[in-house]
Amino acid sequence: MKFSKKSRYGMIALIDLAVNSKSSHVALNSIAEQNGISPQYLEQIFAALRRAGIVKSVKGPQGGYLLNHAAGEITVSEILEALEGDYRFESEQASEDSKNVGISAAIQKLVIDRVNQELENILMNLTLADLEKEYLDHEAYGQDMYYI
Amino acid sequence: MKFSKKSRYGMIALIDLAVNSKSSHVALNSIAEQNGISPQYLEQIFAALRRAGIVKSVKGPQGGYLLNHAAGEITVSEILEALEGDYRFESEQASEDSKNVGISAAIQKLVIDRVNQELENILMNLTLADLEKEYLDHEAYGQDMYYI
DNA sequence: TACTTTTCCTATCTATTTACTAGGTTTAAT
DNA sequence: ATTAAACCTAGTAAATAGATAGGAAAAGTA
Repeated sequence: MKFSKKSRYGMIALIDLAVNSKSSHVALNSIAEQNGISPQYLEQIFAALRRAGIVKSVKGPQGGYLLNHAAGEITVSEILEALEGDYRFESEQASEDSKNVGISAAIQKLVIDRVNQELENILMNLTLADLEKEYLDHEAYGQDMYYI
Repeated sequence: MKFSKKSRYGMIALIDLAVNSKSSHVALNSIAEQNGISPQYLEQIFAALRRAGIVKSVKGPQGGYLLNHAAGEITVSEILEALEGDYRFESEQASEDSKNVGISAAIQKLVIDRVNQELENILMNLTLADLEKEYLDHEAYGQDMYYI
């Protein structure tokens, strides 16, 4: 099981944006370069994020991307939904057989619905601001402080 | 996001086994037929379940499969691990760049680790017996009782 | 022993999805 | 006019999932 690279790159790029687009826009190429992502692939990712209203863009020289809302308003759930379509586990139709229908319903209720509910619970309550803070705290510790 | 068909078929087949292998073994073909699964594909699934010690088999005429432990001892976590390899979300190595390392670590800690912990929590505490009971309760209601 | 029914094993095929590449068009700052 | 950026669409290569094929081995029954 895994998050697609698309989702992972998207999260990385957005944390980067959260940190760096406070004052001005950030060019896609610089995000791609700093994080080791193919610029053309990242373009597609930003297209999806823009369509979902998560980032906005400014064209032309000195243009670039910035967050469309405050980082605290952007949930990881939204981000994954924009990039994965839907991150929840799919319900699947049982075949016509009646035994199968009952078994599938049991799996749906006890496994899939429960997992999806917890996934939502985690991901809807986690924002870019939380990720940004975690990143900045860690950076400060690792780079600016000495171990006493 | 989805559970693979392999996992889904595996869970279906094992619930079926839990219900029907109380007294004697059940032939793979009958499970396949009753649940609309390709017998040859289901064979591969049972091979993995057998290697994981979840089912045991009896060869020859009147042979078949049965659960290797009581249904209450078999967790959904075990089943998915046998079929998916590992159902947890993968950690992924960041590239060498130091910014990326920090961002990746934040994602790992706040998203992936949290999700994995909840997944485990749900799936390790859910047994085949729970699924069997949910199925049987539902069947009894739907088929044997009248709505008053 | 012969026959049959089952599991067991391994190789192959096909469709889908993922990750990425290519090659342009449009917008707007200088 | 030039240039630096976003924007758009199509294509492609590799991996994975899902399934198929064809038998070999085991064990019960006649």
